[in-house]
Amino acid sequence: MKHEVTAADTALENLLCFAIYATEHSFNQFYRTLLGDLGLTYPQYLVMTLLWDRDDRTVLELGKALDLKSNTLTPLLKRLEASALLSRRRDRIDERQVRVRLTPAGKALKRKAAQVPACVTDALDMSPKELKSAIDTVNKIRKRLKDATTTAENPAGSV
Amino acid sequence: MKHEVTAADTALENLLCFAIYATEHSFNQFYRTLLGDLGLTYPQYLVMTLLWDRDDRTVLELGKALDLKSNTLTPLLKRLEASALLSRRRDRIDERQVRVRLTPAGKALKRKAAQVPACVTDALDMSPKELKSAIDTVNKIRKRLKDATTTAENPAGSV
DNA sequence: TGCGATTAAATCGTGCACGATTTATTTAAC
DNA sequence: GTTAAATAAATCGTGCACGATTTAATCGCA
Repeated sequence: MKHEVTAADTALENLLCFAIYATEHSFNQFYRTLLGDLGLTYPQYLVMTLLWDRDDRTVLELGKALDLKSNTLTPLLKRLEASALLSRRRDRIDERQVRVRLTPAGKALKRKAAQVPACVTDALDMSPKELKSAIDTVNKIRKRLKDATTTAENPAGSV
Repeated sequence: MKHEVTAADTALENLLCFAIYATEHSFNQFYRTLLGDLGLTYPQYLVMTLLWDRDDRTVLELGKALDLKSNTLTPLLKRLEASALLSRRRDRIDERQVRVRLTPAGKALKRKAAQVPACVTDALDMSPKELKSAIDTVNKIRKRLKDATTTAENPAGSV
């Protein structure tokens, strides 16, 4: 057998954090080949996915959906702008906000990317039920970590 | 309620990849506070965990356990060396290899880090059975992604 | 014994993440 | 209407990840 992906080392094999950490890298690797053809990185693909679903969003809106802030998003969006997939323009009414919109090329890329999700589900080889269950499990972990992180930083609770 | 951590956006909520991606960030955030006291980042903590379990490893061995290569590990190990937690020295017999060993300070840090796993399981609030099941689920996903990635890159299979 | 192939780290360049700070704009209170 | 507080992006510095390449040591084999 080639891939001893589980039980890599006894010191780590019981750590959920390591399983998530390493699986995130695996997803990244898996997407790298797929998305390379489209000229996208994985985080860029997530941004494009949001815009394909609903165009014309502010940086803040994208950040809410991705759990990222402008310090990460601004450079990433500038790269997508440099690739001519989207435009960034200050909102007419509220010039604090920058509105992000797909260009025709950005919209057109949706068709080329349409096959991507199927490649992933093929690779995962899980039933829709299994998939949903896995997503629920991981999201539950995420929620608990976020709650614990904020309470640890602010023991008084919501203020 | 404060944390709408699931269902952040309809375009992403069905993506397992996003759940993993976002949860990895949550773990990182959770560990940031905990490990900040120890002067460690999260990947550094993983390296230290390996060495606490078994000292004196080569860069390649650490890389196998973490699924990382020297391009990532060398700078990280240099920073740990700069923190005086470990030493890096060429192997006497095979000078291609660099052996990584804990310093007394590195070994001593194990005691201070002993409380970390309990903080995590507290936050997760899962039974040992649930935890194991979650780890198995995530590792299964990891294995399938890795297999799919290598076969995609090398359709002929093992050569 | 010599020399090409292999192996182990290191180096280089790019792109995230993220804490902290800065800049610019809007709002809200007076 | 002025100005202090709040808000949205951008900027800055540090530390991963990782493909690609380079450097150096060892191995294999005629």
